[in-house]
Amino acid sequence: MANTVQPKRRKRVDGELSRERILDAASEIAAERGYEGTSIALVSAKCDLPASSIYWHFKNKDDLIAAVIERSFASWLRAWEVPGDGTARERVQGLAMQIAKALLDSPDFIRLGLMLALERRPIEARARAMFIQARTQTAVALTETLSELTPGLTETQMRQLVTYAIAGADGLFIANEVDDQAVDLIEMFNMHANALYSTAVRLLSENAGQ
Amino acid sequence: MANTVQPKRRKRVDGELSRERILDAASEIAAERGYEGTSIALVSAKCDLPASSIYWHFKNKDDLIAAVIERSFASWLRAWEVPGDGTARERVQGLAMQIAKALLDSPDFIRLGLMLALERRPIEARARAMFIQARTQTAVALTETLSELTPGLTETQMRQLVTYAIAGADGLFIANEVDDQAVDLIEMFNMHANALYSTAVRLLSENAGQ
Amino acid sequence: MANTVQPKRRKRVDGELSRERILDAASEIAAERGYEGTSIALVSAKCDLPASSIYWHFKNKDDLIAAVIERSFASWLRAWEVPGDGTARERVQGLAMQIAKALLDSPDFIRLGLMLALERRPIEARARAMFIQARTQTAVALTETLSELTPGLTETQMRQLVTYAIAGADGLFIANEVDDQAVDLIEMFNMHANALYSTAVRLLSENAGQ
Amino acid sequence: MANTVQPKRRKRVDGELSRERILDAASEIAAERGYEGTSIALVSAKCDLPASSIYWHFKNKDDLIAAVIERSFASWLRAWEVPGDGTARERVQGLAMQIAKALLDSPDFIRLGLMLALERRPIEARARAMFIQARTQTAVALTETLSELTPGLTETQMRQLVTYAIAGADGLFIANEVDDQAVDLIEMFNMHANALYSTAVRLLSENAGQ
DNA sequence: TATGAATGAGACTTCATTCAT
DNA sequence: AATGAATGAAGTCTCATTCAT
Repeated sequence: MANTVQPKRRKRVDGELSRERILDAASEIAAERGYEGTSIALVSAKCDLPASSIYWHFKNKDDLIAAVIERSFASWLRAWEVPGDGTARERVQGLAMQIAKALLDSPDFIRLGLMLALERRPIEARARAMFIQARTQTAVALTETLSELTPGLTETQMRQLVTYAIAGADGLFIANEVDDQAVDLIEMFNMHANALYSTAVRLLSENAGQ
Repeated sequence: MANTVQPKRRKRVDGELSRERILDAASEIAAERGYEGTSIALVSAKCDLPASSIYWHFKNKDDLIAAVIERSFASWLRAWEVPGDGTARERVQGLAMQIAKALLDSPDFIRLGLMLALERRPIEARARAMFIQARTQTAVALTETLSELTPGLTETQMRQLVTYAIAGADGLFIANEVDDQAVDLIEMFNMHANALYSTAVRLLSENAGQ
Repeated sequence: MANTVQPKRRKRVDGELSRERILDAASEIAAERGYEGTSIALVSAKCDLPASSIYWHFKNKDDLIAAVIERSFASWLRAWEVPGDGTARERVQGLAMQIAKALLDSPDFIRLGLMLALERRPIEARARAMFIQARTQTAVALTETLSELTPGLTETQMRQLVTYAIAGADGLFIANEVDDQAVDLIEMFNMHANALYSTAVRLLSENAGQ
Repeated sequence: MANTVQPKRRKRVDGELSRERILDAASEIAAERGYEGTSIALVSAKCDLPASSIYWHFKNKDDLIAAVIERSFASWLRAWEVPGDGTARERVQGLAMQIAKALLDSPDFIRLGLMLALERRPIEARARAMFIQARTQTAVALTETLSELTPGLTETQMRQLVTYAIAGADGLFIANEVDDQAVDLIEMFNMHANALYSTAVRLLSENAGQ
């Protein structure tokens, strides 16, 4: 009669599980409605735990949203990696493709993050700080990759190129959000990759000219 | 006809003035905190008029925010116009410069608009619709201008180019918002203009190649 | 058909009336249960106005309790006045009688005030400050009166005498609260008056002896 | 018998220690914020034990506060004892000194107790009852002592004198709480002792006069 | 052309307490 | 001898909005 079911330690394990359920619910709502639009009552209803239980797992709403950002940033970082072969232009295009797909796969991170970035309420939310930190990390990773693909740029030029690369991605993401029928995101990211490559080439030629 | 006192128009004028004060306050707050973060009480405190007076001038909160968008869009449209001379590349650069400066001068329109665009709350707000309409108008104007500057593109290519142009502008605006010290917006818009021009040239050469 | 009923401007007048109703309810509850025990819901139920209406009249709970203190202090001050004739001892006794009766008539001020005075929560409540200020005013008034009745005391002695006078009153009030059947407050205040007078005489004789 | 390890008593000892830590934390908080202001969460944070552990040691919040009163009353009683020699006036003064010092040494008992005594919430708390019982015990002890020091008073006079003695002590304690810089508690208790003695003498002479 | 007063709903958060482990 | 997790009730306060004047 070997009892294979082991309901022991359920509560202990359920703690982590509950936390995850709360984060799932909060992610979904926050991506839809932003910081202020995400009410604890809404999250509570969606994850089917009383509001007071949410406060067992998170200090307050800010803490909760920050945890949402943290978790979704991790999964976003996992989603893209540098392609290893082909010409420089092809590899830049390949990278852009990765990012485009990551954006389409898990848009919550960017959507919520951009909303937080745009908000400027007097008391800086921890959640906002967390997004900006995540974005800085992205910029560092991108700098490394582009440095390898298009060597010879000055530090300033590199920084500008990375800023422009990220800006284009953000902007295209928004364009897709505003009217997802009119925009072929993959196609547009391809155009962005080409533009980036052309820009790099132009900058290099300027360096040579001087 | 020397009667300088005009008590008849007095009330009307005061009314307009109050309306303007409300819009000023609402603009500032909405640009800082988004739709949900803009409470009537906050607006009331900032413009020093009772909340009930706001409801005399505007049907409800949605109507107020929509009016904010409407007014700031008008001033934004007024701020840029196509430069008339020079080479095509120079004129694209000139246009980019206009837009960059308009963004720096009255950033509220874009900031609030982007926030609204990113939000996806179930019931579409009139304010969001108004921003998207304003943006469509911008796209139309941009299409006209770019058609003139880089003729020969197919309609699809043109639409893509305009989408990319706007996306870049949005993205650079956000980059500037996130860290306004690290980004020289004018410089970056110049880079964007060059990238746009290069893209147009590439597309044209592809057309010729086919 | 001269209509003598004038329901006009009712709402405007009701504002003051509502404020008074709220203060009445809050006074009663706060005197019974102290600062923390006075919940807005309780006050709301007792004055039959929704909680949100209380916030129209008072900024927050602290503001409300402070207003309670303020109002009850005013009525308390009105309740006692210095008796004008008789020997010094008789006049001190007469004054004590006034205060004893004032305490019995409107005990809320003292009860709530003492509770606030005893509390030492980190963030000082405005209500507590208000009580302490009221009490200082009482001390000043008492100093004037006693100076006239028992002249010749040094400033330090006077201050001590006043402190002792108030302390005795506070203590007797508490004794009456703890067990109002065992204590005849009037009788006890008479004893207090005699003790005060004896103390003054003793101090004066010490002064003379030096 | 050289076994120095005693794991059997270990749990018991730890338990007592936890209980003590909880009581320490609760005492401090309750003396600062009163009954309602003392939340289990606050106590839990201060003693660094989970809230559920507090409920292992105490039935509920009321039980906890009652235990606080009980413990602090014991230490308070331990702190004063009747001086054995000198004139009656000197011995009364000596006793007053003891009490003044006990008040300064462990003020928590009185502060919390007075707060409870002043509160009149509908459902009598066990904690309040415990304080009143403690206070009755003090009155009995004081009656014994004063009977010995000033014999010849009627029972009623004695009860009044004891009531007045305690009232003065309470009042002076409060004066010291409200503004501890302006009040020299030792000096004031000396004044109180003299006043008590004078009162006793006056009462005795009245008895003789009748 | 306003506005003082009010209000029900809902915001975030803490409360005292329980229970399975 | 504890404790992680949960929970319904209640806490203070703000919300958008209405209405009589």
